[in-house]
Amino acid sequence: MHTHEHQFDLEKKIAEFETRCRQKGLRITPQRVAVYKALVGTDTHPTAEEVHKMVRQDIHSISLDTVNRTLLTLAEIGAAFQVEGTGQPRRYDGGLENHQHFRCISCGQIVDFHYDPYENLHNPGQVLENCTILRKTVYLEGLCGECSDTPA
Amino acid sequence: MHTHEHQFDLEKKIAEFETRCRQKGLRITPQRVAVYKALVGTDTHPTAEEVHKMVRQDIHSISLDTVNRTLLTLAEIGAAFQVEGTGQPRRYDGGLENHQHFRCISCGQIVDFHYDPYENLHNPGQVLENCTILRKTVYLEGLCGECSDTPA
DNA sequence: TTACTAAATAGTATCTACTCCTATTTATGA
DNA sequence: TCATAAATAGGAGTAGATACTATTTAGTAA
Ligand SMILES: [Mn+2]
Ligand SMILES: [Mn+2]
Ligand SMILES: [Zn+2]
Ligand SMILES: [Zn+2]
Repeated sequence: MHTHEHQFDLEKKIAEFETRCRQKGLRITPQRVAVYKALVGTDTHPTAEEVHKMVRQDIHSISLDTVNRTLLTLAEIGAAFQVEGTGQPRRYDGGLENHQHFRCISCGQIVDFHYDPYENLHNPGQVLENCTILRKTVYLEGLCGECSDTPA
Repeated sequence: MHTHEHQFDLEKKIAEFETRCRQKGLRITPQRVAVYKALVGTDTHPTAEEVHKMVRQDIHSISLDTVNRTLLTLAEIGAAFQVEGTGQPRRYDGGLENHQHFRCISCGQIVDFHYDPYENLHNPGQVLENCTILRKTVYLEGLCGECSDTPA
C-alpha cells in the first residue's frame, strides 16, 4: 500500500471519529483529534505517557492528564480500547478490526495477530444464564521470538 | 459435599503447597501458609488488601507488604495466579482447576465458569511462528444478573 | 461577527496500589 | 544448640491514575 493511500485511510478514520464525537455530543478539540490520530497511527499499543510524548510534537502544551482523560473517552465511545492483561501502565489500542493479542511475559511486548477460530466463539450456556455477554476475548502469553532465543 | 470433606481437601492442598515450597527451596512460614489458605478458601478473587484482612484474623501482625510479596510468590511457583483484565487493584485466584472468568463491567465482580470448548483452543499457525505460547486465556465481559436488572 | 455558555484543558495536588529499604526475627540444616 | 540465609514488619518511596480549579475554547445562536 502506498503512502498516499495510508494518508487517505487516516483522514477517513479521523472524519469518522469526528462524526462519532458529534453523535455523542463531544466537542472536537485539537487535543482530542491529536490523541486519536497518534493512537490509530501506531500498532505498538502505547501507554498514556507514550501517547503524550507523540502528541507533544504537534501540541506542545498538552498535559498528561488530558491524554489520560482522552484515552478513557476514546474507550468509552468505542473509538479505542484498553489492551487486556498488561497490568500497569495501561496500554491502548486504536485498531478496531478484529484481532487478538500475544504478550511476551519476558519483554512485555504485545503482538497483534488474527486467527479466525478465535472470532465468534460460542457463548457458554446455562452457567452464565443471567449474564449479558458483551465481549469475548482470547489472549495468549508466552515468549516472543527474540526472548525465546535469549533464555535468561 | 460435607464439611469434613472440605476440610480434608484443604489440608491436602496445604500439604501439596508445602511440598511445592520445599521443592522450590522456599521456607514454610506461618504467613505464607496463611495467605495460601485464605486464597484457596475463597472464590471471590480477592485483592491483596482483602487477603490481608482475612489473614489478620489469624496472624494479627502480618504486613500488607508480606501479603503482596507472598501473592507474587504463589503466582511464580504456580500455586495461584493473577486474574486477567481487572486493572488495579490486582485480583488473585487460588483455583487451579481449569476454568474461565466472566467480569461484570458495572459492579466489577468476577464469576467463575467452565465451558469445555474454551479449553484446548488450537494454537494459531504462521502468524506467531517464532513465539512460544505458554498460556491461552478466554475471558468474557458484560453485565451480571443483578446489573442487567438494574440499568443505570 | 460577536457574544454566550457549557465543555474541555493545563497545571497541580492528591490518591492508590504497590515496591523498596532496613533492622529484626525466624526457618532450616549442621 | 547454633549459625546463617531467608523472610518479615513497618515505614518510606514511587508510578500511574484521578481529582481539583482557574482559564481557555468549541459550538451555537443572536
Ligand atoms: Mn492490537
Ligand atoms: Mn477463578
Ligand atoms: Zn519478548
Ligand atoms: Zn454486576
